[in-house]
Amino acid sequence: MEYKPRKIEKKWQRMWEKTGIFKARDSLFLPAKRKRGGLKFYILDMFPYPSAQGLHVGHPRGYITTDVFAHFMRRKGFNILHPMGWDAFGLPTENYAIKTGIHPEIITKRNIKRMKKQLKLIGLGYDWSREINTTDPEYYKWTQQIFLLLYKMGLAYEATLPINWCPSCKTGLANEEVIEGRCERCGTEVIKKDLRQWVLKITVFSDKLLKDLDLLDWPEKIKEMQRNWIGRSEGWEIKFKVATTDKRQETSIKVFTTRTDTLFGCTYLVLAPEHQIIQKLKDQILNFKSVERYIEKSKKKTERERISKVKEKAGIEIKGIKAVNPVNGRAIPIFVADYVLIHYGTGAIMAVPAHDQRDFDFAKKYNLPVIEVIKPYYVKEELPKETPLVISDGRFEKAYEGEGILINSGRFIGMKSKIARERIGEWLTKKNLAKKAIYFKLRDWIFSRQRYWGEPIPIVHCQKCGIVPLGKKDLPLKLPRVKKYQPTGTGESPLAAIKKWVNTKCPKCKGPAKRETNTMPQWAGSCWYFIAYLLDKNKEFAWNKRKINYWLPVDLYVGGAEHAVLHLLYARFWTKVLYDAGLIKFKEPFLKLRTLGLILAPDGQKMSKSRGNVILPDKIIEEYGADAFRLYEMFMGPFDEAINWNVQGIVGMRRFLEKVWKLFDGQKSIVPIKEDKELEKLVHKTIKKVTEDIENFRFNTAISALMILVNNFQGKNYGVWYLKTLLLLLAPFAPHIVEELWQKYFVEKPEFKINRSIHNQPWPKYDPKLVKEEMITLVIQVNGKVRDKIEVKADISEKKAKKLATSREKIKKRIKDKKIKKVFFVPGKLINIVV
RNA sequence: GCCGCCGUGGCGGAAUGGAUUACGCGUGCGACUCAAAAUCGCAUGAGGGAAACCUCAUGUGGGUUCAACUCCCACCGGCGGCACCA
Repeated sequence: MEYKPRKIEKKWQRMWEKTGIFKARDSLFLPAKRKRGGLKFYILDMFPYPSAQGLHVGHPRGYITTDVFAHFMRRKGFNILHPMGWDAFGLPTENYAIKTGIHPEIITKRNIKRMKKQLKLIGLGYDWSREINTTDPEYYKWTQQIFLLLYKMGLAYEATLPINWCPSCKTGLANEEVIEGRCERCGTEVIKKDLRQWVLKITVFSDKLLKDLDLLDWPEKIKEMQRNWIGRSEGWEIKFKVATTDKRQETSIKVFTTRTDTLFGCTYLVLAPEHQIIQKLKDQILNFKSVERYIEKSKKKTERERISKVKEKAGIEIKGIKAVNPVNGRAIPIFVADYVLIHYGTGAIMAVPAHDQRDFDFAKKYNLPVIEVIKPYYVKEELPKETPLVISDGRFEKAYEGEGILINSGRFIGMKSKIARERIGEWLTKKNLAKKAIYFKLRDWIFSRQRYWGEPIPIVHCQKCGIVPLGKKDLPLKLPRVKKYQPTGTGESPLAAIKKWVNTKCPKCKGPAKRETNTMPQWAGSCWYFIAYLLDKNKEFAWNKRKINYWLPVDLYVGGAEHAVLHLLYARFWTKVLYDAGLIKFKEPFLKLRTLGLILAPDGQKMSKSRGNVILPDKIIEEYGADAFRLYEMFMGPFDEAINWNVQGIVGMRRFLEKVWKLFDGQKSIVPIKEDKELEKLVHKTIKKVTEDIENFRFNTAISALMILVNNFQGKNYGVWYLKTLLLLLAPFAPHIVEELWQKYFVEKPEFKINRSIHNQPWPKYDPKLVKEEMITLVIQVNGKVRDKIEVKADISEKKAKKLATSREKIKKRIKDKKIKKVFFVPGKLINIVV
């Protein structure tokens, strides 16, 4: 019989769905049953956005990975939860709605249908009974409920802030969504805009988000990216008194620095344009007009402009006031410059041009003194007791930012910079001029978007009561129907135009009120969706608690690395909130994370519609079958590395499956003929290899081991057990063909039952004794070069090996009259004779 | 600029201190066939040699070691992330 993949694949996909073989067993969370049922394993994919283009061959790489792993763990006796859903709010759908006038809900439904069909084609064993969709009111009522929880916990607040605004998408963006000053979605230059916003206090969790990374089995790279994003830095806050013409008005400027050791080299201060002291002291500032003009100018710059002029540091001196350097009492000038950021540290810095490149560039431009206070260690010259003051006269070309020995620093001269850092800090602390401080780069999360297709924020603004949250019974607050989805561009969402919806009653005083018209960002629904798979939609959250705490946290999470600081950080944040609220028992959502490499088009570029290089899985599967497709995606290379799709590659997989098919074909039943010791050993070794490779995500080498096994079956007498084992090992990768062969040759009755499926057979075990080789090829080296090989017993002793080696003709020739200096023997591997 | 990762045949890759090139693709030759496809078998890093065999090859240069794709240093090239964060 011919191997016709599409025929058997359709058949088994239907059968598995009918019998529900891949459904997770919730009943096991009941303690009595848990004992019998084995341990749980929650394996999760980053759920896709249902786009109109559907899936290309790159998308399923992760889904196949989790599917292989889920199969493997199920066979090892774990109770598996492997669900799938749709992260469906977002701009592409909304933009399509604007173009066509079709409601986003309809577009979403259509896209989901299409993509679900594609996923099913691949034969992925999802528990579809738990499918979720973030745009379903029954789903987002929970998202809204969690928002209300955040509000009640004081973690959501309203603020009018200069935010990142994308003029093309006509919406505000989170800090994380701005890439090199451009919008993450459309690449338009982001500008600053003052807008009333909902903001989430993610910064409250800075420390926890940083520390708990240590608990996670995540790729070091992703952890490092989050660490950098959170950006903890330890230093000191130092008070600089301000000398003004008005002696009565005493004030000071606080700066944050990690380099207290360079304080003696501080020759001026720089304030961010937004620093409030400028307004406070405006009467004292002689050139306030020009200062104000500078501030206005820098406000109008786009992020992009600020970044593109990184090297050009410009500012303006504030005349009429001076700061006092606390270590030496020297009066120093104060500047305003937009290279100092208001939202980091104190919004003011002390400038040490000799030891900070940015300060150096600035000082050079404005001809400010450069005082050297750190000498690199390698300068071994004796330091005189009183170092003369060194003021730059253009001899410096670059700031020295490294560690060293202090000079020009009063009583700290000669001290190592690392130690001086602490000593100077402590000294000023005693004088009440400094204190230890920790700052984070992480900023609060701007949570509102001025668009239609997102979760409505369940808040009303009452003239009398102010901000009033909706009650649970008012949820879900559904999106109203609108005629036009166009963003207004005025900073209000299209919802603002729906008077009927906007005008409402205050839940508190029943007086007239207006609804919040901003919606939540794309990331809201995905912040908690791993919990959503466990919710019984008609029940309270608390009712689902046991289920949640049985299954969560997620044991293995697989997806793209592009979410390193967006989704993965936000989801961790919400988890910590829910934990603090006592609703869940885990502090981290994803214990183990593995990130995928992209599958690129054959031309090495990202697949995209605009490049016209998209390859669809549908066609590939139609031609070669889902099993060959799955095998190829796993075999292409290490799963975390980017790889080009190669049309030729899949041919080999199909050939391999044909070979497997032919091992069985034409036989009425599989009859053992003769046991083959060598083959039996190889089977055991293959079990070991495939098991270990799957455990370590080395799917490509697992498949190559199976190919080697099949190649060794060719033309040999094989026993029943060998063939059974082959199918059992191949099952996670090519689930359809193995089910077909299993049912046909190893199951008596034709009627299909779950427990007869190959996917419910225990994972094979190997005999450690048979994995060991009795005979090995001993490599004989002379001076580290291979000169001969001999077949010997694996446990051969050094003495014997040496005797044997030196008796070989080839070796004799090599060592002839030379003296043997030393012999290195690696048991079971090689012997190296050094002459 | 800073941080991280990666450079191995014609191609995807394997081997992370012990035989470089497993497995797959491609290519060549052979078998089967009237012929072709499919399939099966053999070969396939480069150079030299009639052959046994020899020499050289894991981005480049150096080092450690009996032994380096693997560890260390410098450089070159590519990819990803961050980017005025004091």
